[in-house]
Amino acid sequence: MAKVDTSLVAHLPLFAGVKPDDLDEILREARSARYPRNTAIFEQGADAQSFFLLLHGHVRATKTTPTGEQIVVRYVAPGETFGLAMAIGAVHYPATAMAVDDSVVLIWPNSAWPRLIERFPAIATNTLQTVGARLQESHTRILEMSTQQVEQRVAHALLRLAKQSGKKLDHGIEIDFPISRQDIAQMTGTTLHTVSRILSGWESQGLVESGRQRIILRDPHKIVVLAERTADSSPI
Amino acid sequence: MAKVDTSLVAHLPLFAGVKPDDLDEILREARSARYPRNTAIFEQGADAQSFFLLLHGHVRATKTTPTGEQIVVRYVAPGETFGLAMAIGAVHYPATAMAVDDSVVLIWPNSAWPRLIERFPAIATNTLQTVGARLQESHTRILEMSTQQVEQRVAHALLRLAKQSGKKLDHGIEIDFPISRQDIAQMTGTTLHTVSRILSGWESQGLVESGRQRIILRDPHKIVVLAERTADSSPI
DNA sequence: CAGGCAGTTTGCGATAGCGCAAAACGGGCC
DNA sequence: GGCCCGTTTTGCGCTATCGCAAACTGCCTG
Repeated sequence: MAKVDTSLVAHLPLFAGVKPDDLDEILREARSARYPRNTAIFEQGADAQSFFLLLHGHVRATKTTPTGEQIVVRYVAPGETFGLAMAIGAVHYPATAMAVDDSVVLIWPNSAWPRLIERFPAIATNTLQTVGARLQESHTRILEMSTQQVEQRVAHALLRLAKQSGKKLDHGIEIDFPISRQDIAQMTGTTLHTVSRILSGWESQGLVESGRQRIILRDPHKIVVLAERTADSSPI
Repeated sequence: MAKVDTSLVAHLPLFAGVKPDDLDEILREARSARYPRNTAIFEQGADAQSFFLLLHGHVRATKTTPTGEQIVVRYVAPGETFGLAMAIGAVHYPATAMAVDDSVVLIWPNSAWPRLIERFPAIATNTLQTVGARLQESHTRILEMSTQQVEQRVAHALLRLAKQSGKKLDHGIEIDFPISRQDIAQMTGTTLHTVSRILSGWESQGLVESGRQRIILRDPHKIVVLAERTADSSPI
C-alpha cells in the first residue's frame, strides 16, 4: 500500500495539536482505499467496523426511513472525517455513505480508536468540536425547515455547498461534484419537482446555470438575497 | 454553598469511568444555582462563560432566527448537561436556555473544562458520546420533518417527551413539566393552531387528556400506531 | 451512431396546513 | 370571590407545495 504523506493531512482540524512524528504513527494504523463514483462505502444499519477520513473526492451521507424515504444528511468534503459511529457510541452506522465522485479515503479499524484517543487526547477534543459543529448545523437546518419557504431553503443549501465545495469560475461558482435535483430535494425537505421549478425560474433570471447533475451559481449575491428574504418581504 | 453529594451524580453518563474520589474534586469546581420557573439561564448569542449540569427541574433550549421565529432545540432532563459551547468550540451560546420548572443546576466556569478533560479524559469521551447522540436525534428529527405529516411528528414528539420525562400514572403517562401547544409546535415545525386541532381530535378519541400546559397520554400504544402510520396507510 | 436510460422539465388538479380573527377557557393573584 | 392575562379552541379562506403523469433531453454504452 502506498504510504500517505503526513504533510497532506497534518493541517487538518482532526490532527490539530498532534506532533508530526506522532502523526506518522497514527497514519500507519490506517489503510487507504479508493471508491469509484457511485459505490457505497458503508450502509446504514451495518455493524460499524471502521472510521474514515476523506482524502479526495466527495461522499454523500444519507439516512433512509423504514418505508424507503431518504434524506441527505451531508456531503463530505476532502479533509473531513465520516463514519465516526464508534466515537459517538453507536454500534451500527446511522447512515449510508456513498462516493459521488471517485474518492480516496483513509480507513482506521474501530479498534484503533480507544488507543488513539488515549495516546493523543487532542484527537478526542478535535472530534468533539467537529461533531459539535455538525450538531449546530443540524439545528440550523431544523430551524430553516421550520421557518422558511422551500425557495429560501434551496438557496441556503446551494450557498452552503458552494462554500464547502465550490470551484471559483471567471464568472460564478460551480459546485464541484455531481449533484441532482433529487439530492437537493433531499437536503431541503422537498421534492425534485419543486427544486426543478425553482432552478428553472432562477435560470431564466440568470442567477444560475445548471443541467444534468451540474449547478453553477452565476449570481451568488442575488441568491444570498433570496435566501435571506423573509416570507413577508415585498416581492419584485 | 451547600455541597453536592457525589452519590447523586456518580451514576451519570458524564462521569462514567471517573473514580468517586476524583468526582469530589470535580464537583468542588462547580457551584450550584437555583432558577425559578420561567427564568433564563443563558441567552443565545451571549458569551459562553459556563457549562451546566441539570440536577433538578426542566430546561428548554430554544433557537431564534433574526426575524424572531423560534424553535425548541430540546428539553433538558435532570442528569443531562447543557450549554456545552466551550466543549464544541463555540464562543457564544448557540441557543437560549430557560427553566420551565423550578430548576437546580451545577455550573462550571468554562476555564475548568480544559483542566477537567486533561485530568479525566473519560469526560471528553463521555461528552463526545452524548453530543453524538444528540446529533443523531437531530438527524432523526430532520428525517421526520422531511417525510412525515404534522400529526405523525406531533405523535413522535409526545412519545419522546413521555419517554424522557414521563410520569407513569395509573392509567397513562403524564408529561412531567409545563408544556404549551406553542412549545410542541416549535418542536415539530408547525403552528400552535394545528397542534391544538390535533390534540383536540385525539382527546375526543380518548388518546390524550390535556389542558393548560399539561398533557397526559391516555393510550400511548395507539399514539405509537399513529406515529408509525405512513401517509398512504388506510384510514380508520 | 443509434438506442436507452437516468435525470430533468412542465402541466394540472388536489390538499394539508397556514394565517388571521375571534371567542372561550382557566388559573393565579389581589 | 372576582378580575385579568396567557393559553387554548375553533372557523374560514387561501396558497405553497405536493403528487401524479407525461414529455423532453443529454449522456453513456454497445
